[in-house]
Amino acid sequence: MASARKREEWSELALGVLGEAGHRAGGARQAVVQLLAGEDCCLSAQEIAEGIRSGGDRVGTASVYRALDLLHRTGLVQRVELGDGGARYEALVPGGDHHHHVICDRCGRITPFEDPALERAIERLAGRLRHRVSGHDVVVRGLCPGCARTPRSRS
Amino acid sequence: MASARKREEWSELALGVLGEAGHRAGGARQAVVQLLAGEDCCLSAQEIAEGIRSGGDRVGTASVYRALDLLHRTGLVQRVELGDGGARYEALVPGGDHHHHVICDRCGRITPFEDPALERAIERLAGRLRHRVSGHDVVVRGLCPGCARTPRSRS
DNA sequence: GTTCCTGCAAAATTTTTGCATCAGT
DNA sequence: ACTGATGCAAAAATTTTGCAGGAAC
Repeated sequence: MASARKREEWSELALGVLGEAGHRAGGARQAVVQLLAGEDCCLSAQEIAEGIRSGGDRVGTASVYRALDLLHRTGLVQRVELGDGGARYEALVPGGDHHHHVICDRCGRITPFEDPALERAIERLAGRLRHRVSGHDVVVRGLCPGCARTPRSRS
Repeated sequence: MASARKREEWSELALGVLGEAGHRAGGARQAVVQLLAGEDCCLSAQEIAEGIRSGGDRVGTASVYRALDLLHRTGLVQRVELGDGGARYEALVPGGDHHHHVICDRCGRITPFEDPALERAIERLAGRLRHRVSGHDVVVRGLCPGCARTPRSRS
């Protein structure tokens, strides 16, 4: 798992990077950064907004999207789409784990995983492509252990 | 590239599979299957609907989504999300090429690629995961050759 | 004090649902 | 004929845009 320490550092890093880029640390941005720093897997924009509001702060949905967009463009946040029609976001911790996701076909639960061999394969692939590769995403689908144990047909 | 012959066969296969599963071959379904059979890379629901309409047939957007959903649940169509907030669909030809996509960071153009080594890595990974893996998607991002040649900053 | 950020509301997208009608078997 | 599929319209869900007021520097 990603260490709590590294995630805390990421919080400061993120605010620092934004500051140097000339962006102010307003309430919404700080709240989004702080909330993402406390999670170790991806959240939807909805969940992020609700998470902030449940902490007592009020935040506009638009501000959450704007903050996420900025963080994403700055390379501080990873945007992930897992096939449910919505995007998810997670902190991109430098030197932290680079992981991908398995999503359960039945219950939709998301589980992160790391795989160095897979990363190497993608790296080699990147050298072969004519694109100047900047990133990648892998999504694996399948029944999670719990759902596989009870293979009742989908209702 | 996927041969035109195989894609034509896929068209018949798809209708056959649906028929055996007790689904009728109505106008919308046939049109969606026929259109997908003629493409060798993914299309958005929007593009599919417009493609059918430009052929003279009238089709409801909802019917296109319903047809795509059915084809996807039946395993005849692959659903792909490339990070632009919308889903794309493409024929899943048995014995045909199994490919993934590179999407250009600047112009958004989608290019398919195949990589056996990557597939092997994912296969091995699947054996290591506790999930009963049913599928996977890989999306690579980066500047396409054309955009890399003219690296003006994003406006 | 200036400029950027924020919250709210409205708009734009994309996808789903309801329903009366029509078509496939 | 019976049943399921279709088109249209309305609704739902997600993301973006406009704008006046407020906060950061």
